[in-house]
Parts: sequence; C-alpha cells; structure tokens
Amino acid sequence: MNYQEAKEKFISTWGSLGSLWGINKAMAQIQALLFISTKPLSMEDIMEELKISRGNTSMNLRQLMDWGIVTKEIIPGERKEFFSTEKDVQELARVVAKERSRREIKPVIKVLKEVSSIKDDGSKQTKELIKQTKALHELTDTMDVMINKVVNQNQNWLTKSLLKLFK
Amino acid sequence: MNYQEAKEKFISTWGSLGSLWGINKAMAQIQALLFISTKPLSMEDIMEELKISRGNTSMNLRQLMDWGIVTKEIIPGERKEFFSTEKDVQELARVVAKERSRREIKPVIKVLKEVSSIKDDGSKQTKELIKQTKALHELTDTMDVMINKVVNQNQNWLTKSLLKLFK
DNA sequence: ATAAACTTTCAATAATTACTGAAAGTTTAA
DNA sequence: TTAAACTTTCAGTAATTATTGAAAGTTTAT
Repeated sequence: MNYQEAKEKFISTWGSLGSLWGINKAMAQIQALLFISTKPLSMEDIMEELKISRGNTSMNLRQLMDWGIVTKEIIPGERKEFFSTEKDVQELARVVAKERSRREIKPVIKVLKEVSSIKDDGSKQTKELIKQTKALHELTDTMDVMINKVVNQNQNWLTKSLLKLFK
Repeated sequence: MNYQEAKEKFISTWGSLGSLWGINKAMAQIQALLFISTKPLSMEDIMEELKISRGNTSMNLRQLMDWGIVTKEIIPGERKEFFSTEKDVQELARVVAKERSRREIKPVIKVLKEVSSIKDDGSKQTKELIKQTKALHELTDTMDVMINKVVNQNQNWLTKSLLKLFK
C-alpha cells in the first residue's frame, strides 16, 4: 500500500466511522484529511481532495469549528482562509466526549430523571417503569461521568496507568 | 406526569437516542417498550403500542435478537410468540458494548493498523500519515479495551469502586 | 392432509438526511 | 468607492435509510 492508497483508505474509513462519534460522513472526512495533512488547507484544497461541493465544505467546516475541532488559520499574504484540525488525539477525544455528552447524553439523563421521578401510584406497571428508568438513569449518569473523567486525564495517565489498571 | 405520559416520553426519548448506541429508532423503541413491560409482549402488542407495521416489528425484533438483547418466550398454551428483553442494565450495557466493538470498532482498528504500517518512504507527508494514524490506532485500541473491561466488571465494582476511583 | 394462526420476506414507497450550485453576502486591495 | 476574491446561505435535488403491506412461508391442531 503506497501513500495515496493509505491516505484514501484512512479518509474513507474514518468517514464511514462518523456515525460512531455522531457526525456525518463529509464532516468526518474533512477532519481526517486535515488530521494527516502537513499544513493547513484551503476550502479549494478540501473540495478538490474530497470531491465535494463548496457549500458542503463550508457547512461542514463550520460545524467542525462549532465542535472546536477545527480552527481557521490566517496565513500572512494569503487572501484565502486556511483550516487545520487539532492534531493531538487525546485532546481530540476530550473535545468529542465533552460535546457528545453535552449535546446528546445530558438531555437524555434529564428525561430519565424526570420519568423515574413520577409519583408511585402503587400499580405494578408504574413500579416497573420507575425501577427500570431509575436503573438506566444511574447507569447513564455513571458512564457519562466516567467517560468525561477518563478523557480529561493527561496523556501518560490515560495510555499507561489506566490500561494497566484494567488489565 | 402520569404513567402513560412518562411511558411515552421514555419510549420516544430512548428511540431517538438509538443513534447514540448505533441502532435505529424502531429497534430502540421496541427495546424500550419491553424494558418497562411487566410481562413478555406479542408482536400484536408491540405493533399496537408503537403504531408500527407487522413487517417492521418482525425485522427489528429479529435484529434485537441478533444483538442478544431480546429473547423469544414460549408461553404454554399460547400459539403466538412473545418477546422480552434483558432487564438488567449492566448486562444490557455489556452486550451493547461488546456488539458495537465487534461490528464497528474492531474493523476500524484493523484499518488503522494497516494504514499506519505502510512503508516509510521518507517523505514528510508519509511520516505525518504514519504518525497520526498510529496515534489514532493506539487511542482507539485503548478505548476499546477499556470499555470492554469496564462493562465486564460486576455491578458493585462498576457503580461503586470505579466511580470513586475517578472522583 | 388441510386449514387456521401465525411469522417472515421483500418490492414499493415514504421519510429523512446529505449535497449541490448559484445567488447573496463579506472582506480586502487599490 | 469599486470590484475582485473569497465565503455563506439555502432552495432544490439526490442519496440513503426506514417503513409498509401483501404475498409467501411456517407451524400447529385436528
């Protein structure tokens, strides 16, 4: 496998993985492209490499910036805007975890809390609803806290100590 | 909020959360319905409650069974088939983590390993590709191992000790 | 063996989500 | 102030994904 093949394979795989971390294909591919680029890229560069339209590129870049994963770079003497992504995987994981927690997990935790707090009318079905949603609430909450704690540790602690801990 | 409202809110929220754990809306809603039901439900029951077609119900029940989350119950004297879901949230989390790892994470790890193992031709861009995909490979692998270890611990360890550990 | 009771399959269709491209908007240089 | 160079927006369209419903398949009771 040569450079070009490896690059394409990485971008397409990372793109289809988008769903796993909650973003769409183009967004994931742009991030992947920037992630392995040796320099910031312009919108033209991105459109060209990924064969996507200007509008699509613009919208997805904006979303990546909203997530805090991509930043606009001003290059002296250049009229165009250039973009680059966070290059440190640990920091990337931290941002993604934080955003997903905020956007998706926290709202669900809120609903679970509400639902599990309804008044117990003594019926079997109400008891079951309360019991099960309470258990789900506790689990989701624990997981959420844990994931955020984990990704907020520093690099050494995460890759070395933690892995050892769970061996 | 009364029982019916709480039930509907739970099912619809859990359904729209489907994407977070990688399954579709109907599938998540069927699981949610079974999760708070006090007894196994027939296909008719599910169709009726969720207002979905027979075909849809059949296909999604089959998928839930493939995941190992839902089981067919044979009730003596009944001609219909009845379905119930795993009621223990810890076990549920364990199964979901295992399946997602197998279906989605493992294949990506494989690609990352391949891509990060291409021959270094000495060029700057190849070096960057190798460096970045290697970092991603390590992170993904660590996360995958960790998540599986965590969900495979017993209940007490997970909810008590682990949470304390990361406080 | 037959038929009733039930489940599965799958082609057609609907719903959702992503993408394009051109017009409108913005910034910069002269 | 103008116009060239660039970015954003968004209505229309394409692609993808989910759902229906009816026909085919299966099981069970007689």
